Amino acid sequence: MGKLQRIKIVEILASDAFLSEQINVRGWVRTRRGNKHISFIALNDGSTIKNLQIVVDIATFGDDFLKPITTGACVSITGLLVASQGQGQTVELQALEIEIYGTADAETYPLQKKGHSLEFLREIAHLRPRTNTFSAVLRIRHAMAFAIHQYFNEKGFFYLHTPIITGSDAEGAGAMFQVTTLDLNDMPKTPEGKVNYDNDFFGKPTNLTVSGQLEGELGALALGNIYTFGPTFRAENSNTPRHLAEFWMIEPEAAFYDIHDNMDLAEDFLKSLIRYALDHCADDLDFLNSMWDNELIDRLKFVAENDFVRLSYTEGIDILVHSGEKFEFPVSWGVDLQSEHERYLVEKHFKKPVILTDYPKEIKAFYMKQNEDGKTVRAMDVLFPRIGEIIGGSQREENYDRLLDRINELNIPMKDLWWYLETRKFGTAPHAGFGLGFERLLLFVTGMGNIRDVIPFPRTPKNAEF
RNA sequence: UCUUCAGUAGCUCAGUCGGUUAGAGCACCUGACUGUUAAUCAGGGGGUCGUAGGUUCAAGUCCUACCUGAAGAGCCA
Repeated sequence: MGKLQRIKIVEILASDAFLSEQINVRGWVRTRRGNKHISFIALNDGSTIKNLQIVVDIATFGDDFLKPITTGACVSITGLLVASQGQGQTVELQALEIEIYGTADAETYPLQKKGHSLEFLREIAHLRPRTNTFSAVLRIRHAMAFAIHQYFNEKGFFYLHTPIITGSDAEGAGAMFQVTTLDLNDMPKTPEGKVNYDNDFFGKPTNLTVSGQLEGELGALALGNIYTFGPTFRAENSNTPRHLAEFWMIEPEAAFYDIHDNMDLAEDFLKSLIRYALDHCADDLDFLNSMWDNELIDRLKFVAENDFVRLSYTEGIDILVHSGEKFEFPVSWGVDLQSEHERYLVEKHFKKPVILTDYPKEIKAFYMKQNEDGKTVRAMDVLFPRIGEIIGGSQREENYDRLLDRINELNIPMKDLWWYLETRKFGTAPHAGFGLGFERLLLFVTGMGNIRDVIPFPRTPKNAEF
């Protein structure tokens, strides 16, 4: 005994292969209860939301030995797997040998058997993965990351690693975190009194990336189809349940795709991921559905099974103008859509995901392909219920002259973008792509209400404790 | 960053019109119970009322500033 290989609880519950066998399990105690003769331990090892019930005969082990086995303690237990005599579980482990790896003093261990508020759990982010909710979210997060790689791999998209430290801020996607090795208390200055970056690590100002898209386009114009999946940083002072300063983004980019191919890809991609979650994370989704959001699974199935609505910005404005709805921000052609407008279209008018296309060029980025009308660009935003914009993308402007004109119109510093422009100078091609915020996807798939609860270590203004 | 709400025991909260010793449930500790399911039952300990000022005979309660958290907005993914 004691030399048995550890079996994960998810495997034990998956079949009856271990019934009547002597096995070893290791994990963390959720609760221990019972009377002076018998003790029941609910053990969780993180492999599944489900616990394994351990039955302990107190006479065999002694009260003093069992006393430190409290909520949060880590134990290794060897025993005999038998059909359960009690209700609530099919099998249970009759303990023959118990080793305590680590105790968790009941007076100071912050996690209790009872539920905690998500706000409190954020303050103990180092321990919250041990709760049912966060272990479920983190398993789903893993499954979605895996499904994303699998989806693109099967479609022939290559995983391209774009840089995390960049020398350009040309995309203008938001405020950036500067990266420097200069001494902030003694910055070298030029004769004009500005910071002299000549002796900084890269010899020029650098920042953490806000998007891998521009580099992704370089990859697509060589490999055909690529995607990125990596960390992204925004130094915006955003305090909302939908924003993080550090988040993960997926950005596919495909040569020879127009905006319609791009929409097809985005819709199929999202539906595939949701279907993957329904097929592979059923236990965790059931838990989240019952604990936090009892419409979650219905909503996921609905999105996976129904077509997204596709309409132009102009048509969307028309619907909003004639809606009879009183909006805080008035609607007219040319204005950027506010949250309330997007929510009206998605949640009230269509009641399903919406893809809006062909926005006015003034409210979209410089690289988007201009339409023949001279007013709009081939942009596409995928709007989801509850979370708003989950995907933003476009067909890119592949014409060198038109792209350069737009860059000059917007006064974007050219010197940072010479390499990007050369893709249009040499062997340019029509292409398109989009960006998906990974945590926004997880908000939708898990039903969690706050983006800080779908990433293990959230980075938000004034918060980088863990 | 703006607006609103909140901060009282380890957690979740109550605390009336400003008035005697600040309460409850859960958690924790002690005890009871021969199969429990967030076990149950009985008892016990536990408080700088976010911080700093101010008003008042008297402040958890009213005022000011600040800190922290949340929701909505902006920005966006």
